[in-house]
Amino acid sequence: MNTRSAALVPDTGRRNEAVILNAALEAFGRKGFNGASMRDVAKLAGTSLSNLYNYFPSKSRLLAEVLRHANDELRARVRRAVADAGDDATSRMREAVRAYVGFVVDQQVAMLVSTNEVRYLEPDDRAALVAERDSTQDVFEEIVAQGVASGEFRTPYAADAARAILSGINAIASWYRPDGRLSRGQLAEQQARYALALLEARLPH
Amino acid sequence: MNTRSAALVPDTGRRNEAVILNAALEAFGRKGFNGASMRDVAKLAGTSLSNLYNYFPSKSRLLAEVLRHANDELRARVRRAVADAGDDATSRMREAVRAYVGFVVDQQVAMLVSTNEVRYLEPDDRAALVAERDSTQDVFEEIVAQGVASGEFRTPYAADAARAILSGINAIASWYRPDGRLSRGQLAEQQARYALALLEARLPH
Amino acid sequence: MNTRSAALVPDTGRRNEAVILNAALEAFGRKGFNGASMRDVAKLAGTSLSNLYNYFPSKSRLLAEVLRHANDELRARVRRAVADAGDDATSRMREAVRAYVGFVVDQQVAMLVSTNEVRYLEPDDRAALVAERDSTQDVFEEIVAQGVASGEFRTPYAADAARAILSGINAIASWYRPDGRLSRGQLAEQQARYALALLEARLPH
Amino acid sequence: MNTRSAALVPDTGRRNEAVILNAALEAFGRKGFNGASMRDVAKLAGTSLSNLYNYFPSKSRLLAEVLRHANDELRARVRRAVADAGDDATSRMREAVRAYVGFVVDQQVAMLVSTNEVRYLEPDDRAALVAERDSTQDVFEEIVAQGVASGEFRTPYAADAARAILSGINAIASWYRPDGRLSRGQLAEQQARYALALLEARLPH
DNA sequence: AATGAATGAGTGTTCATTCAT
DNA sequence: AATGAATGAACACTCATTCAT
Repeated sequence: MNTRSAALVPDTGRRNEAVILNAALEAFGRKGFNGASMRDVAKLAGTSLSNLYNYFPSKSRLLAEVLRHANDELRARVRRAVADAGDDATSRMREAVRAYVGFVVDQQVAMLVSTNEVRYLEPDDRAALVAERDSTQDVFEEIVAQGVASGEFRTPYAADAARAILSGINAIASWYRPDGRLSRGQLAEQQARYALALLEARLPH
Repeated sequence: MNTRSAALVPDTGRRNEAVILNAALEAFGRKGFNGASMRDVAKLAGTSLSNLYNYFPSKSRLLAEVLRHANDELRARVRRAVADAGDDATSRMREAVRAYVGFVVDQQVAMLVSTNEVRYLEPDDRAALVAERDSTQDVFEEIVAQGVASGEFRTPYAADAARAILSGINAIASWYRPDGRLSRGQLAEQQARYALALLEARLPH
Repeated sequence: MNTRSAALVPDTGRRNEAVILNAALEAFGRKGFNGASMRDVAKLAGTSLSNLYNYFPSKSRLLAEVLRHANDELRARVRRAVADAGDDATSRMREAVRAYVGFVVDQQVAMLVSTNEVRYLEPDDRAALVAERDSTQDVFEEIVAQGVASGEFRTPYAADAARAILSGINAIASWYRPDGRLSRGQLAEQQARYALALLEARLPH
Repeated sequence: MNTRSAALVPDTGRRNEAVILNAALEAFGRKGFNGASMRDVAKLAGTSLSNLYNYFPSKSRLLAEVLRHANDELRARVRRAVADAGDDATSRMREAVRAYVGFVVDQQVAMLVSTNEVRYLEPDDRAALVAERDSTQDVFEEIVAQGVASGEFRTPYAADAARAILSGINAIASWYRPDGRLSRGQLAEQQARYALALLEARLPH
């Protein structure tokens, strides 16, 4: 292993499936979907090229499964965080951002692959993934709506604010280095503040 | 042509060079660098496969030239806008954002290719491009520094604010549709407000 | 099932063996020996790929067994018909042709596979099958010889006549449709007349 | 070259095209369409695998071209022979059969491939080839019709006679050996007699 | 500049067959 | 018998690039 982060797909039940999925994630992360070959994946997974096809019927489906796992985990983290947060929009937004940033940092490669390679999915798989991603974004949009209704957020551009916030956080995956200036927690705190400021929240300080 | 936007590379001097560059931009935009073939580029350029190599020595260098043109244009627009703006950080930031958003909208494909395919450049070309991109980001960072010094911006996270702002704007390329809810100008205005809010500017309204 | 005809291999004794043989016949019939895969056969047989090898040691041997069953049945039908016919060459030829045509119509796919795919057998199996086929042809050649000796047939090319007759009948498998212009019986009658005419039989009418 | 017969496709104009077509004919003849690989064809043609695709876009289209050449030549020979023959159906049939047999003997492999591998063509190519083949068979059917009308042929099964005759001749390709009992000319003569006998021609002797 | 022909390495995928259970 | 996992070789086809003209 050459990343400090835990594997995206845990080894529950069918072992090789998880091994292959993690290998695919790594390969797609390193070279992109079209740049990585099934031979690369097989090598990283420690199995033969043809055996891959006993688990996934095509390279494209393999990507789809990788991305599904990543988005499932991201959405679950965000929902859990929001459920555990206070009732006001400000704290809920803060916790949602923290959770999201945490995932981006923990699963940096998955996040990168998720944003860069979705376009190479087959139409059906892409639609499914986009829907899942939208449902994660919806969580943020609902918080924005709540905060605007309650007067906590004063931005006149509420409709697009969630997307703007998430765009910035997604991009973290493309520059974050674990040994950077800010710790994982500081980064999360910073992004939460950016988000609340962007929303023109009252007294975020 | 199937896009309303003007070609990225104008037809000056060596004619076919511009044709090929624009064809490459389109091909890389549609299928990604590794997904598009030199045959695709040749077909879009209306020339033969082998003739491509009379203009560019390799696929990778072709990408490098496409990206260089895109970033040159982006940087020029931003610098011009800042030069034409007022003296205070708030108006300079607003104009810089407007110009940047304008480029993303006008050259959506170029922006997409620029963010998604840089990684496939050869090390030297990539370094050059990153440097160029950083120099554009520097313009924003200087404005942030000016605003913080003057007391216009109160964000405690000034060091990363420029990057956060640009991340959000870059992402526009991945979802913008010319027939969307907001006009080009409204979008620019919205993004400027997001930026100033994120910077916790005084009275940005 | 999507053919009206009875299965070639009856379900006696080891049940799955017959199922597999009939599946193989269907697969080879649809796609040819090299075009059909063992996976195709397994799917049609409703069993697993690897289980095929508990019954037949190789794809080639599977083909050999299919063809053996087909030729056994064909030869048996022809011999029975000749045994049941009158003593003169003319009626024996007529009944032999009728029986042969009957088999081609009843087991059209088996006949097609038998003629088209023999070449893909291993040398030993091929030799065995050719021998069996020759022994069926011998029945016809003996009748021709009898008819020439008795003066019933006046063809000057007796040596090759049996093969010429059978070639025409074999080809029926490649164009026959159950809903065609001629009924099974009419077709048999027609072919019998062609055969006797070709032999320049006296008064075949 | 390892056959005595002249190449099916003559070397006019684009040289490599003819070389590849003849190589493909040989490969398909030896191993069947699905049994022969493009590498086999390339090896026989003395070129590289990938260069094949500069001439033919797919294996299937390569087969289509091979078969088209074969059927063109066959049809041309038959038509020429009929045009040069006398006016009565008997002599026209005799010459048509002679020409057809001549082609089968001269281009034995082409004939074999033509009958055995048509099924592997893409639907459109197959339809085109079947149409071409039918048009050759039509020549025979017209002669049969003429002979029946003129009273030369007395068969009561005129409608299917042409097909029966051609089936027998086609089959020659699967057993003919140049060093066999009958010479090329004798074989043609024999088949002509079979044909006229089958048609129950008056005094074909 | 411009082309068509050529190439060797590589692509995703399927193959017949074997193995462990 | 029966299965799912595994494998190495092969498949048709495409790749970026080069060469001769």
